[in-house]
Amino acid sequence: MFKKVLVADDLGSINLGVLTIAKSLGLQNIERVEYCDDAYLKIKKGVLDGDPFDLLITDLSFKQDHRTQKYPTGEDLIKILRTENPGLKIIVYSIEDRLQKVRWLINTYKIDGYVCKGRKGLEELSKAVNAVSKEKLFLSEQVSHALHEKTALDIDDFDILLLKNLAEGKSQEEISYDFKDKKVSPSSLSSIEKRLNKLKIQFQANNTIHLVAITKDIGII
Amino acid sequence: MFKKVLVADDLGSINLGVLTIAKSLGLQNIERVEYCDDAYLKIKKGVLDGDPFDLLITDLSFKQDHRTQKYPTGEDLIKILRTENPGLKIIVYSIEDRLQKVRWLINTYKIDGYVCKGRKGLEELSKAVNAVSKEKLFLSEQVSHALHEKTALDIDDFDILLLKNLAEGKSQEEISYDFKDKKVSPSSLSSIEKRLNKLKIQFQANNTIHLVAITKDIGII
DNA sequence: AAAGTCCTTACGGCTTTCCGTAAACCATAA
DNA sequence: TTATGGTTTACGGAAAGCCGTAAGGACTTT
Repeated sequence: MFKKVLVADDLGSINLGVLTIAKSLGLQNIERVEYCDDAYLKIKKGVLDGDPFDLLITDLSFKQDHRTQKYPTGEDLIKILRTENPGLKIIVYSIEDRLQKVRWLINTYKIDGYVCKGRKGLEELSKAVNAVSKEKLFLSEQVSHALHEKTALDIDDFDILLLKNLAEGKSQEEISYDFKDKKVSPSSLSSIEKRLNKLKIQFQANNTIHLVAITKDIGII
Repeated sequence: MFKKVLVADDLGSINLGVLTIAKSLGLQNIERVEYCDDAYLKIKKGVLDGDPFDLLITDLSFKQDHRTQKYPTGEDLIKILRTENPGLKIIVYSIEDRLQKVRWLINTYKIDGYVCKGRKGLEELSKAVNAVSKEKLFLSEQVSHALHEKTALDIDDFDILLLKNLAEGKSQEEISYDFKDKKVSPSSLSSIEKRLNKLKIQFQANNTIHLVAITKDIGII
């Protein structure tokens, strides 16, 4: 079982529940933070002290407040930790239950577990900790088929950038100019049209409005 | 102070925190439910028994599961309660912090308090209960200016229907046919264009994609 | 009844997007 | 070097959307 666990969640009461369940699992050394930046610092400090954390349980969304953060979201935190601390186990504990998002996190960051907050959330979190301690991937019931679906989801950073620009109200021509300016490739109007077409097929969108609405819904932009 | 309080929230651990804070306020008679339908039934039963609840603290979003619900969201619950139990005080306790949404709830359903879940959520909830017991409206810090903003938000059901149709991928022409079919007025392509134009000005959107993205962001569709 | 206002509808010209075809470019392998 | 396959770019016609103008209808005011 894990020797040192960090819980990152900005909602006090949730945090409380997670700590309770963690203790009932026999985990002794548990710390909690309410900001991702604090989580990052604690984890770094653990490594420097020769007493590293071996499990992180984190939410995805953190409220913004007066404190400006280097890692405003759980995803930002996971991203940096995965490159700097590949050994650390990570369980995401979030309200988010969209398959695309879960699939994205697993494929991109190789997270070790994903538990949906909900009526059975704490139970499942308990199972997740057990599974992950045995090197097994754990997924909540409702997102368990995230990996089984055939949808490959081969969209890249360019696609996301493109979609975000559209959602901001730019025309395809403006985006083309912008991309040329910022040395983003491809940048021609034609390529942008082509890429949009691919995305529309992939997401079964009738038109560009629909496409942006869908991708906003599943949370990739 | 309140004699009988009902807390509706589907996340066990949140619920726990709310109960704790409620007890510390000296509230004795507190019940909790995880479904809006249960909340509705409990409130009805209280009235029938001659021992009605006088405060409801509820979340807005509830996870859907196998149980099919008549009132799937907190807003549905509030809507029905406001017509049937106008005396009941209602405090919304939600993660949602978009001003438009808060303003909508206050203007439409005359809720008595709105507290944002967050790092200071429980503290604010405590203040809210106190304020509401003195017949005062309470709003969390971060949404406190929801009512002061000049933005009048004069959008109606037609606008929302239109935006939803667009987000579903229909062309303006399709929507026009559809509206004629469903006897929605106005239904001409020209009127639809005009209304869209009005909305684009109102929300300062560059084009229709932008408009749909914005209105999705602020949660009105 | 006439005038005025607001809402709905119609229409035409213009821009943007859509979509298919084809050429240019580029890396790799024969 | 010459093929080859993939990606990027260019172009042109069709469709959809944008925007100003104006006509028609319903309703109120005088």
